[in-house]
Formats: sequence, structure tokens, C-alpha cells
Amino acid sequence: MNALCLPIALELDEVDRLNEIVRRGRPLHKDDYVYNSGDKFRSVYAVRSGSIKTSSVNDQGLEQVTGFYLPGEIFGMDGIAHTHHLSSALALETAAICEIPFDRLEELSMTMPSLQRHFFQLMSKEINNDQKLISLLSKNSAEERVATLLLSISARNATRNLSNIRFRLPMSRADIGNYLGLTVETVSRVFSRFQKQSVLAVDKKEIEILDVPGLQRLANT
Amino acid sequence: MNALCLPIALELDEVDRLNEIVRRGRPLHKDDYVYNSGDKFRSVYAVRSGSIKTSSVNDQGLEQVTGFYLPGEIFGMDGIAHTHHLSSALALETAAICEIPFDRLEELSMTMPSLQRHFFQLMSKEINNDQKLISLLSKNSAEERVATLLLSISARNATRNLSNIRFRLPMSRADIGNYLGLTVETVSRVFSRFQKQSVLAVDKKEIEILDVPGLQRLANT
DNA sequence: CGACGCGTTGAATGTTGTCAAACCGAGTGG
DNA sequence: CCACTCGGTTTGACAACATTCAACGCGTCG
Repeated sequence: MNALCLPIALELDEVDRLNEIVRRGRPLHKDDYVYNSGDKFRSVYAVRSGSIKTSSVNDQGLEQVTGFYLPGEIFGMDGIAHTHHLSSALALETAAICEIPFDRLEELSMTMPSLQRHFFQLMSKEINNDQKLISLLSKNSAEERVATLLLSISARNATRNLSNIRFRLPMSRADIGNYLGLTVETVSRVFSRFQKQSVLAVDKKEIEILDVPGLQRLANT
Repeated sequence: MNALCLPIALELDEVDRLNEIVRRGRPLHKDDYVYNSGDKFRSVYAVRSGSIKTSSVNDQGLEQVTGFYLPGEIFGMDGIAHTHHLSSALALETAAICEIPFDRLEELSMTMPSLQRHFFQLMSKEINNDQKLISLLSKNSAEERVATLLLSISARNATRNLSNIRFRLPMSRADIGNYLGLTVETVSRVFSRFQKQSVLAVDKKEIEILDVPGLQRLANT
């Protein structure tokens, strides 16, 4: 990730122009909100460090966790369709983010084809991610869902040059269950079973993947 | 829906310019593909008449239905992130669509702020729809899922000045089940139960909603 | 120390999936 | 004209997986 907070390849002068509109905020503490459902939509955000959870409240008043965002990833794009946010975003731990005011971004896109294309692509990726999650929820068992999430986090860590076999889950069991459409108890039982099978070593939120191929088999991927 | 196939409010001269790039293709027959997974991504599409099903194949080789599109709705935006389509789109019945070449659309967006904004919004809406589906799959029972789908189609019909209480489902029970993460048998049983409760009258694909508030209660919305 | 949040585990329940059979309408060929 | 098949749908019996409810362990913080 470059100084812009954005994983985008741009010409040097373009970097400067984008750089001017990006705001680097003060660090967030655990449970601080980046934005809340109902807030006016102004910006999209990039994670610089730490991790962010996005969620919305469904018609029944229940929270639905819609994503976990790690450094280098962009969130807040669901608000573009409306003048206000439909979802909330909060820090799962101490975090730093960049804010990219959307009106400025739109202006800049008008003169920078590569930037416009990039934002279309980022949104399209978000759609692809959501559709993968839909498929996961629709077709896969509890074990497959948990295994898939772990492999996803592992792969994203690898991208950031962190260990892909040892890492700390920033979210609670409840968040995992909510995200994967499972109860806390089921998530806990799946972790226990994976430990018994020597696929994982779990110590609270610390995860070590002992058997990557085994976990991939469990994910059925 | 206007002559453009797109539900967009634009200035008159802008309409002309967009109109020039939109292609109206020949009618599609049932089971004709608009595009297939692996095809080069070139365009997004608007439904003019009939209905379209989009689906992808997951890691296990199973089909995942990701959406049903009715007249006035846009599909194919998941391909933007890649040079090739990850999903397929096919006609559930005789249908007519408009094709909007994406490179031309990008060019035009550079000089038409309202168009650029509109496409950002369309993609953002797609994200919001997907997230609603995620919540539905994650939190709701079989009856709630089916009721919610019926109410969604009902509402979309109303938008197009069609009856919101009597309509024909263009998709099979298997497609419904696939979309909602349920087996065909479960979908069928839910329809049967709704009939016994006099909430619906079902005759093959013809649906009549006898008790709208009742269906809303069943959807838990 | 005691309360609380979070996670784990056990036992019972229940919703949905699986397997199997049968139905129905449309289309086909004898 | 009728028997036949075939795809899509419905229904039943049973099994399985995940939920529910309950209890308990553990660490933290007042």
C-alpha cells in the first residue's frame, strides 16, 4: 500500500492530485464508529492499519455483519446509492483510516480515466465479494463457512506480507457467527472440532493453521 | 422506462448522446445466454422485457443463482472488476435487452457528471441488494425467505405498473431454491403451507397474493 | 471479592435436507 | 388416439445438522 492508502497504480502527477483530497484522520480506538447508519454519506474510506467491521440493521432490528476490512481495503461504498449511510462501520481494534471525500473523488475522476476505472472496479469487486458470501451462506455447512473465512483472512494477510498461518482474529466469535449466519455456539464448536483434528491451534483470538491443505479440504474449495 | 432502457434522468442532449451508444439486440428466447462465465467483459445490460437470471459457479462446481432481473433493471456489473465475466446471464423466458458497451459508457461518463454519478449509484444499489440477500440468507427461515422474495417481485411489478397481487413467476422452483439457499422440496412445501393458510393461491407459476399483510407478517418485515 | 463479558460445552429440540415415490402436463411416436 | 417419456413439482418418512437453552470456566475491571 502506498502513501495514498489506495492500492492503485497511477502516474506520478496523478498521485499528487489524488493525494491532495485524501484526509488522514486521527487514530480510532476499539469500538469507535467511522460512520453510523443514518449519517450523511460523504466519503469512502481505506484502512491503513487495524481492522474495521461494517454492519447494517435488518428489518427485524437485528445486526447483520456485512464485512471485515483489513489494511489496504476500501469500505463505505454501499452509501453511494443514497444520500445517507445504510450501514455502520466501527473499529474492531485501534485503527487508522484514510477518508476520501466522494464529491472530490467524482470531480477528479472526470479528468483521470484510470481513477474512474479503478473505482468502478473496486465497486465491482465488492459485488463479487458479496456474491461469494451469498454462495457460501447458501450452499455450505458451518465447518465450510468457518474454514473459508479463515482461509480468506490468511490469504489477505499474505498479501500484506504478514504470516498466513499465524494471526490474530480481530473480531469476536459473535461477529464471526453473525457474518457467517451461524450462532456463537456453532462457531465455537467448529473451532473445537478443528483443534481436535489438529487442523488449527486456537488460543482465544490467536489462530495458527497447522494443516493448510486440511483446512482447504474442510472449506471444500 | 424511457427509450434508453435506462431509468435515468438526464438532460435532453445527454439523452441523445447516451442513446447513440446503446444497442438494442434481437429478442432472446428462453434459455438463451446473454453472456457466459469466461466471456470477455464488454457491456452492461438493461432488461427491456422478459426476465433474466444471473448465476455463477462456485468452487465446488455448483450453480449459485445471484439474481433475477425484470424490465428496467440493470445487470452485468459484476464483470467490471475483471476483463472477463465471472457469472452467466440467461433469459428465463422470451426477453429483450439493451446492451451498453462499457468502454463507450466510461468515455461518456467523463463529460457527463450525472451519468457517472448514476452508474456509481447503480453499482452501489447492487451492493445494497446483495447485502440484503446476505442478511436474508443469514438470519431468516425458509418461510421468511420465500415470502420476502414474493414481496420483492410484487413491489417491482408495482413499479412497472403491473399487478402487485397477481403475477407469473418466470423462474422455476429450483431457481428459487438455489437463489434462497433452500432445496426445491423446501420451496415447494413453503408454497403449500402458504396456500393452506390462504395467504397465496398458487397454480404452477401463477401466483396470487390473497393476503398481503399476512405475507408481510410471514416475511417478518 | 463479585459482576460482567466472552467463550466453551452439553443435552434436547427442531427446521431443513435427503431419499424415495408419485403426480401432472406437454410433447412424442407408435 | 393412446401409451410413453420427460421435466418440473409435490408429498412423505427419516436423518442430520444447527439452534436453543442451560450451565460453567476464565479473565478483567470495578
